[in-house]
Amino acid sequence: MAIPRAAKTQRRTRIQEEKEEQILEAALDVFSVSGFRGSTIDQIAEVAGMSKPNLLYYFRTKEAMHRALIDRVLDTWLEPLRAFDAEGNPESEIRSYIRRKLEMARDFPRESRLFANEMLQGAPHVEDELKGPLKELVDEKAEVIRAWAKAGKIAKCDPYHLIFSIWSTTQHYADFDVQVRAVLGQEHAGAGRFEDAARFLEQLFIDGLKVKSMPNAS
Amino acid sequence: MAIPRAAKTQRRTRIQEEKEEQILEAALDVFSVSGFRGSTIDQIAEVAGMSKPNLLYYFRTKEAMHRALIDRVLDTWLEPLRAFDAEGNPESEIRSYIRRKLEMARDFPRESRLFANEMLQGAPHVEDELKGPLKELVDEKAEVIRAWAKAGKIAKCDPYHLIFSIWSTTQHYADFDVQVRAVLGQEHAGAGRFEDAARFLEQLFIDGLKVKSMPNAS
DNA sequence: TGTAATGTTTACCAATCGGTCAAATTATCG
DNA sequence: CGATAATTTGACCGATTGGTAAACATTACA
Repeated sequence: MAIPRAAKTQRRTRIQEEKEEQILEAALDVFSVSGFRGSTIDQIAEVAGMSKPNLLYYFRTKEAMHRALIDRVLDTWLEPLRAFDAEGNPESEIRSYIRRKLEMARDFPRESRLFANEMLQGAPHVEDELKGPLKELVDEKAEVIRAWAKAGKIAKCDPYHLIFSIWSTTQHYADFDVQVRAVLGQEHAGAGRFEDAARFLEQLFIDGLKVKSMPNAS
Repeated sequence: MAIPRAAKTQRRTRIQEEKEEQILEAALDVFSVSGFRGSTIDQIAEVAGMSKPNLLYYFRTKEAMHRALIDRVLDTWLEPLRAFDAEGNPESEIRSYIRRKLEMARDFPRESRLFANEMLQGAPHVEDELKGPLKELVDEKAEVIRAWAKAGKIAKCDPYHLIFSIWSTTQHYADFDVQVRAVLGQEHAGAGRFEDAARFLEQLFIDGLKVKSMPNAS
């Protein structure tokens, strides 16, 4: 009489924690490449090194697997934005936010692709999180940026689109990694491409957001 | 005795052109959302309003459908970059490139998502195009940008990462449309978001690439 | 150690998958 | 018209899909 998860004792076994971890790790591998619809439980089972019914013992459905994965990864993914500090210096805050996001693109590309896949498919599984917690967090940070602009610390700009542009430019190096590698070619596609990207993006955003004392008409 | 496409007469029938068009249109709908693996011929058939065997009469396999779609869309997709003119004024060239790419994100989001899906999955069907024609085109335009920087017309910067950042920021509004809408909320997610994005991105890239007569150490 | 709860697997199911086939229907053109 | 080629479809195929049932194996713990 096996009760899938959180059995009678309410406490999670050591085995449960290990195996669920193992499964989610494999699920991340698969979902991040093929998206929800394109992934199969068999694929995940093979990567995880366990049988399909065994996966379904820990997660009742493919959706439950995906759901658990999203939940677990979402927090980590938003951490850099949470670290965005209103008290800090705007330039260094933006600089370190870019750097942190780039590091995540480098160190956690699967997580990035997982969300990218979800977005492309219209976010059928995370729409609530987007409109709720995410929007609130972004609203809060956008207000910080707006205050900086008002105080003349950075150029006046739409804070939301600033955030979008930092997201997109940094995540690009995870989501479009193949394209980046292909275009850069073997010579420049080495590990150094993240350094180069960091240098370029910091320059672009820092200089692009400098207050212009002498506005020149186009 | 039906020979699928380009029958005995070698000439394509009116019906052939119409139906192939109709199929690829439906295929774009489906592939752009679910990716290659996640899409089914039945889905495409339903959207196209024809029977599955009829689709397979015009395209022998699901891959052939996807292949034809990619081929047809790739040219259109790279047109803005081709229009990038070495003779023109750097500022206005970059400005109009951004604008054109944003218009494409607005008017052809499915095409954008089709490629995004392909990239996320490791570009199993277009790797050759990336390393061949795409790389050559980017190399050429990167040389233009490098020359501009050398001539002091724009700030010194890595031309490849500049192109990447324009790609990512503009395509973001197609690929991550759900997220953008969710974060902006109902009030600001209207049609105007493309105008706002254009304003922000032009400011960011133009100001961010202005030559700095007085370099200030960090 | 015994035994009940937990964990794992083999065999299987109905539904869906990509794709085929042959028959039926429609368009083309002398 | 008649006939030939082009188009369309219903029925079907083997493989794969998400998921289940139940037997089997292992662990935890009194």
